[in-house]
Amino acid sequence: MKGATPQAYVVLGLLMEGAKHGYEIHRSELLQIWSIPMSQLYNLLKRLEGEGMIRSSLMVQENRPGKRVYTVTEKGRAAFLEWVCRPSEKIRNIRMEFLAKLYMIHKLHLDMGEALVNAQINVCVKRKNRLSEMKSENGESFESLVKLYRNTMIDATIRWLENCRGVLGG
Amino acid sequence: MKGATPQAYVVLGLLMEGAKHGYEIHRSELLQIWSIPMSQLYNLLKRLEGEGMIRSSLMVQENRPGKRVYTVTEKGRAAFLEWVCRPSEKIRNIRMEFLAKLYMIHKLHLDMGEALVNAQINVCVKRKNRLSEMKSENGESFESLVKLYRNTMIDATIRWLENCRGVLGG
DNA sequence: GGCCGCATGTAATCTGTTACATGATTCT
DNA sequence: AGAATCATGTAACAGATTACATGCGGCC
Repeated sequence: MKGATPQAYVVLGLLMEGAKHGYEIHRSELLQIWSIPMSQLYNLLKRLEGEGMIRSSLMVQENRPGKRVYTVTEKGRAAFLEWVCRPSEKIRNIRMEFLAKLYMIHKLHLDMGEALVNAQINVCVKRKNRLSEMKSENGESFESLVKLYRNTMIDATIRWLENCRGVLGG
Repeated sequence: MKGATPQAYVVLGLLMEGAKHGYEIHRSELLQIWSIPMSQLYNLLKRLEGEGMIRSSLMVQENRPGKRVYTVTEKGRAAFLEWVCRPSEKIRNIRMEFLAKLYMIHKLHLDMGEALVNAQINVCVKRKNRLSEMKSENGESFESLVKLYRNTMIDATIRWLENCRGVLGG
């Protein structure tokens, strides 16, 4: 569960709203957007159960096949909370990972939204400073394009994060 | 070879400069930046040979272990050229994929650089237009942050691409 | 009768990553 | 003598993706 994808944590977060079965989890907005096939979700659930993050129990229903209902364990809850308040170290992960964190914070009415945004801004500013410290080697046009790309993206990300702060904190 | 990672195509491109052995390929600037372990590269080379993209022959050396020298096949050359002139459909791939294409075009002194940049700008502008056509559902603050994120990133990307055009074409 | 929604899974494959294993030469 | 560079590979594992397989109930 060290470098796991956001999906795993989102599943844990969804289960923090209450017990759910696989099909129900799959209908969640985020997982729909990421268009994860059912079978992949069932694989993920099996893995999470193997890691002790969630527990399942079979609910027998009349006239229907049994549902396997999942609940999050203490370990899973801790892993989720640790994940959700930590900013992404890799800027390229912001798209999936950071947005997923914001989404979960929003959905579960948690109160670390502003702190997370600020922490993420810090990460980006540090990255930006490290970038500008690198000497430019101006002769190579390709090198300078790469550097310009990174700078452009980091600036845009920071601007967007500041906007987030406005929306969440205002 | 349909959805292959840029690494595979970069290897093909490097071999278009001339025959190389694994260790030599690994020292290439781009693969160093991506910090691909040797063993992974050897796995990749085996896969590419299995797909008929490259061919290898063993060169016996005195006093040293033999080198396995790779050459690109016609099929590999075609796959590379088809890849290198096509813009990335997914904006998030621009970082790795598009930059790799620019790098290879630069390194091999190919002449489709400007056309590629223009094609990529077209893709981005289309994406931007599709985004602004989506109705905003303004009530949800989270939804609007996601939309703002996409818009910010696309705008930044387009600005950077226009800069590329200036550098390459001017 | 056929399709859709509900509901669950197994199996295979691909790919990326890490760890392991080997061995010569050259530089300090 | 020990470290770095040259040089090659196999094996194992984790995770993502796809394909395959099943079955009921209700609607049109």
